[in-house]
Formats: sequence, C-alpha cells, structure tokens
Amino acid sequence: MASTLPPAESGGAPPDSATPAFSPLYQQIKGLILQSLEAGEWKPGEAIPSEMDLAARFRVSQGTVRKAIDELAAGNLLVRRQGKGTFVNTHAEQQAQYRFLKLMPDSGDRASEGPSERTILECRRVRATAELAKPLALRSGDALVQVRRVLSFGGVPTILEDLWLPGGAFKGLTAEQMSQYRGATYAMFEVSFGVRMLRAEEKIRAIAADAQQAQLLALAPGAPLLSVERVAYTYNDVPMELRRGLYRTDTHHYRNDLS
Amino acid sequence: MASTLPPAESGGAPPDSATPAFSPLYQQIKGLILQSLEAGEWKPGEAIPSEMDLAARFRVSQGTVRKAIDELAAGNLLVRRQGKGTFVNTHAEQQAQYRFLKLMPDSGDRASEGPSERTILECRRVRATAELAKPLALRSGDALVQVRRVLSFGGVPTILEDLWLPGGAFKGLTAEQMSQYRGATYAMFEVSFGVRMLRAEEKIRAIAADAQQAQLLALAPGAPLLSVERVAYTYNDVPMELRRGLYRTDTHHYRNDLS
DNA sequence: CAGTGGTCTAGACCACACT
DNA sequence: GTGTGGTCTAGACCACTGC
Repeated sequence: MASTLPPAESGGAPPDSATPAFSPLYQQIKGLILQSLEAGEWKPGEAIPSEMDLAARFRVSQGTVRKAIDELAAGNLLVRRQGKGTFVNTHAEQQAQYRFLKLMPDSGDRASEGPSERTILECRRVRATAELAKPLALRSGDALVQVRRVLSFGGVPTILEDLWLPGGAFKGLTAEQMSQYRGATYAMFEVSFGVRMLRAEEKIRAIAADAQQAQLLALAPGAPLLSVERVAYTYNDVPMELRRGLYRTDTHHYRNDLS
Repeated sequence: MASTLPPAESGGAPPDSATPAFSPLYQQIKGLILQSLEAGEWKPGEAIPSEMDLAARFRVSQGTVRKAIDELAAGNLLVRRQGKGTFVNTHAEQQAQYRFLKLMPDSGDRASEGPSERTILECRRVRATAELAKPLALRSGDALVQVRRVLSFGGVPTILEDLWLPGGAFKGLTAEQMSQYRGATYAMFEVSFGVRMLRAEEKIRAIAADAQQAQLLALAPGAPLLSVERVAYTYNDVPMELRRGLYRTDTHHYRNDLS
C-alpha cells in the first residue's frame, strides 16, 4: 500500500458526504498516469515507463499498475506491445490512420480502392454561432477556425466536410497544414497543436443534398447523403472539434459493430 | 495447472505447423465456459457457478477463471453483479432492451418520448434469393421467415423494418409472437427459439424513400431515409438474422460513440 | 543475454447482497 | 453471518523483442 496514497476512505472518520466515494487503488493510479499523460510527461508515440518502474514510483504492486494500464489501453489511450513496452497511442500510425472514419467502400477494404485525395476549399476564422458554440462548450461569438474540404477516393469525391475548431487552441492553422499529413488530420493536430483526440460522438442522419453540396460532390441536387455530425474530445471530456461530414453512400457505407 | 488441460503446446515435440498456436490457459477456460453456455448448461438470465466453483471444476486458480470471465463479460455474454454472482446476459431486461437500437430522439433520451408501438405488416415464409442467402450463409432457395413491421414512437411511425430469419431455427414463428414481448424481439427469440443474438454488424446508407416506403412512414416520396442493414450473429459467428431498417431521421438520429 | 509485457498461482482482505 | 465478486499483494515463470 502506498503511504502517500491513502485509499481515499480509510481512516476512522466516516466521510461527511452521503456518497461512499470508494475508489480502488488502481483507479487512483490510473488517474495519476492520466495526469502525467495530459501534462505531456510522455508524448504520443513514446513509451511510458515499465510496469515495474511505475509500481516503484507509486509504491504499489505491479499487478495494480497493470490493471490501471489495462483500462487505459482498453480506452485506446495507451498501446501495449509485448516485449517492447507500453506506448502513448497516436493517430500518426498506419494502423490508426482512419481510426474514427467508419466509411468503407462497398467492395471490400480500403486498400482495394484508389488513392485518397483531399481538397481544402476553405480555411478561415469565424465567430461561433449559438449552434456551433454549444457542442464545443464555448460562447456565441468566440473565435473559431472553420475548414471545408472534400475527400476523394479513387478520384471520386465522396466526403464533403466542415470542421470547426476552437480559435484559441488552433491559432495559426493554415490550409497548407491541412493539406499535408495525408489522411491523418488528427496526427497533425497532435504534432502542430498538442491536441490529442481521444474519443468522439457521432450523430448520423439522412439528408437531401442542396445545390451547393450536390455540385461539390458531383451529384444531382436532392440526392440522399449521410450527415455525420461529430464532436471529438480530448482529456477530461473537453470538446475540441465539431465536424460535419456529408458522405456519399452509393459506393460506400458507414460500418458499425454492435455487441 | 489442470492435468486434464495440457497447455496446448507443452510437450517436447514442436508443432508440425508453422504457427506457434500458443494459447493461454485462461483462453482455454474461456472456451470451455463458452461451450457450456452454447450447450445451454446455464440459460439466459441465470447465474453461472461462482468463480471458486469453476476454478475447482477446471482445476485452475480463481484468478485464471476470473480473467476468462472478464473477457466474456467484456463481450456482453456474461454480466457480473457484485455480491450476487455472474449471470448469463439476456435481451430480456429493461436495461438491455434496446441494446442494438442506436436510434435516439433528437430531444434527449428515450424515456422522454411517447410510448412505442409496433405494427406487424407481414409475417410469412419465403425462399432465399442469392442476395438474402449470402449474408445468412445459406443457399439460394432455402426457407426463410420474413417479417415486415413498423415501429412508432409517440404515435409517429419512425422505423420500417424487414427481418429475414433462417426457416429451420425459426419454424413456426407467427405474427402474434412478434407482436408480444413489446420492444424486445431478441428476448422472444431467446425464449421461444433458443436463439441468442450476441453481436451484430450494421451497414448504414442514406437512400430516398420509394412510394411504398414513404406511405408506410407517412412521408413524401423521395424523402431521405437512413438504411440500416444488420446481420446478427449467435455463437461461433453463425448469422441468424438479416434485418433492413429504414429510419426517419428528421426527429431522431443514429448515435455512435468512437474511441 | 537482459528487459518488457503476459500468464498463473495462492492467499489475504474489502465491498456488496441476501438471509 | 455467509457467499459473491472486487482488490491487492508477492513471487514465479513464460513469450516476445532487441542487443
């Protein structure tokens, strides 16, 4: 047991609150690792200390550290590699390239389709409307960066996307930056702005393309499109991106696994 | 170590295959529990033996059984309840009622919307076409049961759904049965046919409603709809249901969490 | 070879639910 | 109180990676 880590509710005096608030030791360790992660003690892609080292640091058994790391790995914050170590996950890897993109070509996997391209149509500073501010936990009028782009697969424009990013954290984002890092926008966010996207929520609807949307996706006006509204979060569930994608689903589909 | 459970690859002779095929003990235990589950040794909703009992049965430590159960619980096959035991998961619980339905009302949670109703439009035996047979791992011409129904929330028809079920396993399914078990079709499948749906895959597209679809959902023809094509699987990844839902998304949305 | 994560064990104790 | 799952420990050994 860690002398510097009293087990939250151990002493003789009962908690003054009605909630027991019992927290297992491994959860506290998880919190401490999370803090170090958030503070940037270990950067995305780097290895964190070995389980034995962490156990020594926190004055805890290896098994307890292990359970804490297990949960962080289950949440995709860390990645375990047997024989090598435990690493801070990153969007900058071939494997995690399309971690959040669930659109798949109808005919097989992504490898079988042509190369992907991206065209930045727009990248400018705007002011948040009430509708934009709310999901980003900002206030109307706050500064945002808006990006509009089209993603094409095998030469076919397939996704029309608008991104809204908090102006503070993404000050200085340019269209050039968005064009680079092919396929890995979130990897660029990690490197250039120190923003790590950890999870996201999507709301999906079917809509009819308006004239402009249809033109940009080379479709007839009124064609059905999948509207995917995403809010992406960093540490502490702080929203850092609002994104609205319009997906063509005549040749692709959004794939989801349920269990 | 279990004397009746040689650790897969222990003896002196190397495996004749190129693959090492090392399998940890807890994975083997997981497999044995899975077999008992599939054989119906414990029914959905029932408790399985305690960890100590299973450890004794398999001649293994409690920790090893624990890890096996952990994985089964992570896959939603089992449910742990502290102080009570570990239970076979079932669709017949308030909590798991809509486990596979990701459509949510735009305004808050499901509780806030009106009561749900279901109207069975059709329930008859058909022959599998090639398109229906393939995802169900059957052959063209095999017997199927087809069900068509409309789900309404707060009096508004919201989902038009077709289900195709293997004729063998679902022999004798009637419209009456489909009407009962309000909200819990999969619970009825468990009780009446012994079919447990464990996981599913969905392919989502945006389409335009045709005349018939529009009429059944009280919409204008051509209105955009979410097409949700689901294949649900039971043990051993055997497909047991093909389902195609058309969702109105003017008042609802399909919600998905990414991580 | 040494170092890492992965498995397995045995035992102690804690939190929770039912009786 | 008894029995359940949940936590924590300490130690041994295994599998994988790279030097």
